[in-house]
Amino acid sequence: MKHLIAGLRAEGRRLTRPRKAILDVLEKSKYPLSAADVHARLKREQVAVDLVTVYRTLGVLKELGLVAQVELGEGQFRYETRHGREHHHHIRCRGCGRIADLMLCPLKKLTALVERETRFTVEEHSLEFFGWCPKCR
Amino acid sequence: MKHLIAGLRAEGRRLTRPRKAILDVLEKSKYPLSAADVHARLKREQVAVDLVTVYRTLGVLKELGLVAQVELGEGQFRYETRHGREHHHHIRCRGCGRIADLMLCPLKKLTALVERETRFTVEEHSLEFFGWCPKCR
DNA sequence: TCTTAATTGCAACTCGTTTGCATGTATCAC
DNA sequence: GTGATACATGCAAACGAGTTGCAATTAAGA
Repeated sequence: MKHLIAGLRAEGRRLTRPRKAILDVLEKSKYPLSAADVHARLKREQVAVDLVTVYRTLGVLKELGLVAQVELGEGQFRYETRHGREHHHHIRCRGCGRIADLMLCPLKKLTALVERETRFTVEEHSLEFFGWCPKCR
Repeated sequence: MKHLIAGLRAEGRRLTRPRKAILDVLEKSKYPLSAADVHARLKREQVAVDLVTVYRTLGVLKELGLVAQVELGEGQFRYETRHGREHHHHIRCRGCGRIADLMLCPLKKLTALVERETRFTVEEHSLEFFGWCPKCR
């Protein structure tokens, strides 16, 4: 939780019960969660936090670089902690929606190439896979 | 336009003025467009098509495999023609939102690895880059 | 040309996300 | 510890992207 406190303090922000609880939920999850997912899990744990607060908190955690925002073709955002996790990607089943982590990233070398080709400065990339899990195949 | 007709006919679908116009707009664009973008361009060209029809048509074209759906961290979908274009990826500027095509894909070999690792069958992937274009840097 | 089922437009709706505002509360200075 | 104050929160209301129901329209085959 030290990373949270440090990040918040550096920006003149406060460490609050909702923020701790939300980051905690994210750290416990094996896959990225939507705001609604986070909200539901908080409720299940008897932590009363408004959905709006979840959205706002995810926003600041993202700004602080503590969580990453992921898009998986669902028309919504998901979030996962960055802390203590390797940079990685995901695969999502088109049948059941199951999401699995991929602990690999083939893109380090590619980034330099992209920068040369486009003259953009690359700050981030997203790489997601879509297919069918063994059960849905 | 032959690919459109063929695709539609095969499914008992009809070739209509809105469908032609929408695919035409997409084929002329150098980067993927949102439904609202498509709608705005149709209006500019004096083609009266309801936004709902744009959404429905994009859905059909996507199902037929004639257009690809792209997510670029905006909380909306964009669409681009597949016809006559190589498989490719994008980079989007965090400053101005400018989108450029990347005519490369390093993932062919990776797909096999992902399939082995996850036991999913990979059907598609998305790879997008985010950064700063020369003007915004 | 006629028939019929696919397609469209319009209105209303859903869902994810954001905003305004009054209330609550961490945090800092004392 | 107490108080002041700026940051956070909850609630209600709004917003924007995308969807749905339904009656009117129209493409396409007979």
